Amino acid sequence: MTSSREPSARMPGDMGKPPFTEKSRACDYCELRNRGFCGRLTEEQQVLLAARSRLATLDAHRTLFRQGEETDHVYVVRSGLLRLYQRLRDGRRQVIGFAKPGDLLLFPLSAHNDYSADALDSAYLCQFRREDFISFLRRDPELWGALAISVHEDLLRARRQGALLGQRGAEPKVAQFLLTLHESYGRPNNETTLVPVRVPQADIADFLGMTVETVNRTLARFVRDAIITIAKRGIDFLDLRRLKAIAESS
Amino acid sequence: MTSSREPSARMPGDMGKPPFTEKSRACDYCELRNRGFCGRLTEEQQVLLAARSRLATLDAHRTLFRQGEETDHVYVVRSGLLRLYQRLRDGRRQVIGFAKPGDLLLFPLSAHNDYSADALDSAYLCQFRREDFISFLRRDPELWGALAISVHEDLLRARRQGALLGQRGAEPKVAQFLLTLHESYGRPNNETTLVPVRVPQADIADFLGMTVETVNRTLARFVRDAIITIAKRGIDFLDLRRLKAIAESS
DNA sequence: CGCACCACATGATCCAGATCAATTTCGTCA
DNA sequence: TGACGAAATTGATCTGGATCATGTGGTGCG
Repeated sequence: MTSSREPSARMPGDMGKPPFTEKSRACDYCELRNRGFCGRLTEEQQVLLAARSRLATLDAHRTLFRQGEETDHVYVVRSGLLRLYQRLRDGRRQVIGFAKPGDLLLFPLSAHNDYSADALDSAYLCQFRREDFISFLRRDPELWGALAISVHEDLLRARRQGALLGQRGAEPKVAQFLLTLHESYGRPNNETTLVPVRVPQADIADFLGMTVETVNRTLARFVRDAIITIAKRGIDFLDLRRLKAIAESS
Repeated sequence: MTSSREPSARMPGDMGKPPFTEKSRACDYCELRNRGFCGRLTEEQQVLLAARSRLATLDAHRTLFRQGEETDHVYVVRSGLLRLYQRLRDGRRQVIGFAKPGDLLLFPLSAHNDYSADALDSAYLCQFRREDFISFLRRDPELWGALAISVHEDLLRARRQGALLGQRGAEPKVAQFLLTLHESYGRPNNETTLVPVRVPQADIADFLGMTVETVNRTLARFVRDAIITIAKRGIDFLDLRRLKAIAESS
């Protein structure tokens, strides 16, 4: 399934192309050892988990799982960017966030997915059978902490997002979104200003609770003001200072 | 501390006035045994927890804890309604929610409170020292599950709230808020339509990301349309059907 | 008692963003 | 390469909620 057509090109957190195997102790090569969910585990725990993980590949635009389906697996994102969204009863689509490397997808104690996920660019993920994951938890109480903290972080993010949506202005919202996006791709040493993904404006709109038109116009304004550049393959951040200033402004 | 001036009158989930003691195995009398956080615990776990809990009383309008302070205790609400809020960098106040009986306040694995809480009406709470709580967790892995699920539920709520804030219309937002409030006080058998708390309109506004004026006008409209009545001591729900209909509407 | 303060209420005006309507890329596939 | 559908872009208008302003009722306190 999900044959890998797009080879390497767009792997953002390029990790040196290790020899991937189906069941790899891939943690050795994984840059995520120290970030996100996995970053909170001990060496042994990582090895333990890795033993039962499967490496999943997901081409751009493919769906990983759908809201409402039974949760038979949970995932940790290794590379790529995923779009997470819900369908609301009134038909609206609410993008609840974008998953970046290190993020844990789905809640292992829920029987059903409460959101859908698909890839914006092609992605690699570690896949765990839900029951396996739960038995890991039972075996090693320390893991519970990692899970709770992970969920709690999602909670904090969701609250931040809520505060953002409450705001009036379009510019602060879009600016904030861009900054978050930038952070997702920011690496410690690397002052890279280019984010190599193309997020559809419709997604941004559904994420920020505004219309495509407004998103578009706002982005256009940012471009005109030389704050960013939008190229075919990504966004170039020219003036982070100003972007931050805009994001702060009520 | 927090001498109890207002005696009983406004205890919503009136639980038959058991003989409260400082260190009570109050669970026996607590209607929450089967709801919220405590509801997910076994009998033994409840006893264990109760042994180290302290009953805290909080008068209306008093502050339980403040954002940024060190988290030395966590709480479970027994009765009353609390307002939870954050101060944002831009000065705005964001009400992140209202805690009702059964809700767990604060995250025991965080060293600092990430929000403030104070009582809308007078409240009773079970108080735990954070370190005690953590040692409970370590002792009994099952508790971890209860914690994770609790946090996850908060996450779901936060997401729902986010979706709500994204909406345009004022009426759906206010309607949704009223329904949530109603649920908080809904008891299984009881078709009570009166919610005996007075939530300041300013809080509703800061919760829904709108201005007091709009909240006021919207409420006024609901009253005019005989959907609710607002009395001195609470809100009377006259037409839940219509309220739900309004809440659904995009 | 009267004053100050605060939550609530209501009217008048303004404006940012939604909505409606075209047109122009762009990506994909035959 | 050409054609078709989706996404992006741009313009014109409309409108609901924000803003500004002012008034009222209640309540605590000197």
